[in-house]
Amino acid sequence: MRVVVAMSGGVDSSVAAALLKAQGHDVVGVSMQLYDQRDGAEAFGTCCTIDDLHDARRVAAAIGIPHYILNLERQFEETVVRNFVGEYAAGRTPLPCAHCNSDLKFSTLLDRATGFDAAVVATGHYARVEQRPDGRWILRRGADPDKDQSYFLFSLTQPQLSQAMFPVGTLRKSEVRATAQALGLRVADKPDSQEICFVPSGDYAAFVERRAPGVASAGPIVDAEGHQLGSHGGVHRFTVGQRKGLGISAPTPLYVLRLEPVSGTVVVGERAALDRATLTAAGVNWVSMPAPDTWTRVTAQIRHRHAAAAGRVRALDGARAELVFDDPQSAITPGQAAVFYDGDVVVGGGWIESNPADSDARPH
RNA sequence: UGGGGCGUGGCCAAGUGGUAAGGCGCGGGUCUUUGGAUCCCGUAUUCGAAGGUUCGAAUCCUUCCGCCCCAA
Repeated sequence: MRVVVAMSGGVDSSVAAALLKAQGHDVVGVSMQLYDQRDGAEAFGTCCTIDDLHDARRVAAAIGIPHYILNLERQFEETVVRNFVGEYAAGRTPLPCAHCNSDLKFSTLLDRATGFDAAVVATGHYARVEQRPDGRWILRRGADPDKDQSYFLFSLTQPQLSQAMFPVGTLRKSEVRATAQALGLRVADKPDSQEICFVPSGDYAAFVERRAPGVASAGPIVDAEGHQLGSHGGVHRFTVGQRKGLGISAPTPLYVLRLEPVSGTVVVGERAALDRATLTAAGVNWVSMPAPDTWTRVTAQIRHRHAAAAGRVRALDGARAELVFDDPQSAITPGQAAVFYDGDVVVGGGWIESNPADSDARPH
């Protein structure tokens, strides 16, 4: 079978390619050029920089597969970057990696893969995709609980899952590195990628301001009662649960409780005030089952690396869902994903909406 | 020199006789293919200065220095 492997230049996708090759597949390595390399030249440790593309090319040569670089700058800009900027401007906190997976890798890249006569696209994600006897494709957590990335893949549809492969999903990170070492791949000891790949400077706020000049408008920082405690330079610089960067002295640490983009207000309060038991999600993708009309027991994650917490979920009209945790969770953040699990199986997931009680329209 | 208030680490600030809270910021660490996210550790031998009282003072007394407000 011909398989296109999305090679980032990191150890995971490199090993994924090597494993597929060893299994006898007809493997084609592809790397995506996602943004102007002049800005990323000094980046270190992120994916998709010019150095990473070179690493991918060398790995491909080492394991004996062809390698192509696809320029997907425009598509990346129109999907991932546009969403990223728009979400911050709207007072939400984006999750670009999830959009990159469903809107680019298993969308545009998958389309291109068919152009290579490939049936599937493989990536280096720590997740597992399997087909049940009834024909339904399911997504499971990666075998390595510390590296599981199923959270970032919740939005893959049945057609997308049917054409996805995650070769390292059954391995632990240590095994992946050992494999890379054994194969003599130069990326065996390469650091894990982290942070937003397209903002190599780390200054995401400046990035957003460049793309959406209107967002950098000052506003007040207030407590839950509306008393002004300070001021800020734009709601896009904050996220729910944030403690650092407020610049306000108080008897106890203050955390961002919510953002009110219309009035440009940042509401802060004590940590305990971040606890909430309920949320609604939009754009819900039901993976392992049809949308449930009745309450269904699940565990749910509200952010990457969040310990899935028990609760119940049910579908609402318009691809929305309502989730109620058994115990309140801290800092449920609009824009992040709520992913529902049954054990290690992804039941579904959606994008966390603003709590109606927290809207700007609410009288103070 | 009429009256009143205040000077605690870079900043905000608690502490009114018992041997320097807390927050911000900063530094370091943890975590991490989202988040200038969270979390952890560190950050004043010293309280504007000098004397004095006391077993013991940032806290009481004296003087001095520097700010601020009100009234002239």
